[in-house]
Amino acid sequence: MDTALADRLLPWYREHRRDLSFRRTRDPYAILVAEVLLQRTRIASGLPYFERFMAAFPTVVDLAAAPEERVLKAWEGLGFYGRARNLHRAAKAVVADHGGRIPGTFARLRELPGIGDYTAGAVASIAFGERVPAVDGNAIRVLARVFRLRGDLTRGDARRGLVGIAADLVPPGEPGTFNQALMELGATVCRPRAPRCPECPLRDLCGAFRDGQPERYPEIPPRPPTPVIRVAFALAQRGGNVLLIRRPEGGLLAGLWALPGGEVGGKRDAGAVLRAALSGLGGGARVDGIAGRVEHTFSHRRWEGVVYRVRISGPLGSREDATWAGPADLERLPLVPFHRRFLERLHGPEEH
DNA sequence: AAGACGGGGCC
DNA sequence: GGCCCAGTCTT
Repeated sequence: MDTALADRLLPWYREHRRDLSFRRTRDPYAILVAEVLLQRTRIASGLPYFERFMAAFPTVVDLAAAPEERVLKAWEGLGFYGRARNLHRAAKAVVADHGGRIPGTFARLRELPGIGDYTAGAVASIAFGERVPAVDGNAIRVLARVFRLRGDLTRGDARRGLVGIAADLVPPGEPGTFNQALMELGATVCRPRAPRCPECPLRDLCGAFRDGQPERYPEIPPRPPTPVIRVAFALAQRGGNVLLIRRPEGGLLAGLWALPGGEVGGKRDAGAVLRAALSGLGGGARVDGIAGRVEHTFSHRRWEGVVYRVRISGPLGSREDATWAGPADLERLPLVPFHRRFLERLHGPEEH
């Protein structure tokens, strides 16, 4: 074990740690919720969701008993919705298999859905004091710079080597504090760009600082260009209601309610896409004009397309994944965020 | 080992 | 407009 980093990091952390709400609790459930919610998510973005989520589901028993619709609704707008569904499943497993107590070891936490190496390490160390590392993107960056580690540290042997180094650095006394300190340093001092090396408690240990090139680390593999996907959606209105379809369990935006439609491509033109999306809905649908356009950039793709006004005759038939949603329903249903914004603009002050 | 999976903030 | 973020799961 090497405590040189911990010896510098822990005093620095006691002085400079930010006062964040999820750090004020010792409740393992709250810590677990925070860690899942912050996966690949900036703290500033996730914090309001953490407050609302804990107010809506104060205990793991409350979460396990909640309908999935409420859980997804609490997650609406945050992204990576599989996290919400997995967290819900994890809560059910905790109630069913662990007597309603969050498992207290890395190995048991790791078995829960949606809990990987990072989250299991974070909860085990922070909530239960187990001496295990928690290597997130911040820790990767700090350790890459201190030890001048090359290669893509998010996967493969490079990843395993890094986790081994991190494990060796965790002090037995307060592993959770050390892990948080490492992440805090990465977030506030050892930043991706323009790191504040003069303020860093590790600078005399840091290989990248010694070289004068901290921003060279970690290496980020190049990514292919963002593809543009053509899409077509249907806006069908009846009275004050809008036709929504619940997206399938797997894949993109799983389980959220959306305008009917999808990707245009290959031999499927917009008309074919809309017919497929609206199949089985009443007596027929015909396009009645254009309601607006969609432009939405995901992390690695861009959706561009048209929202068509569509007239539907007859009832919805037997499709349980379709509903005419009124204003009250829109407050209750978890909705694809950019479709929600589209609908809000539609009824906004700039009505054309 | 490689892709899929969101969204917002920042340069 | 591209990069990055308190990662995990599937294939």
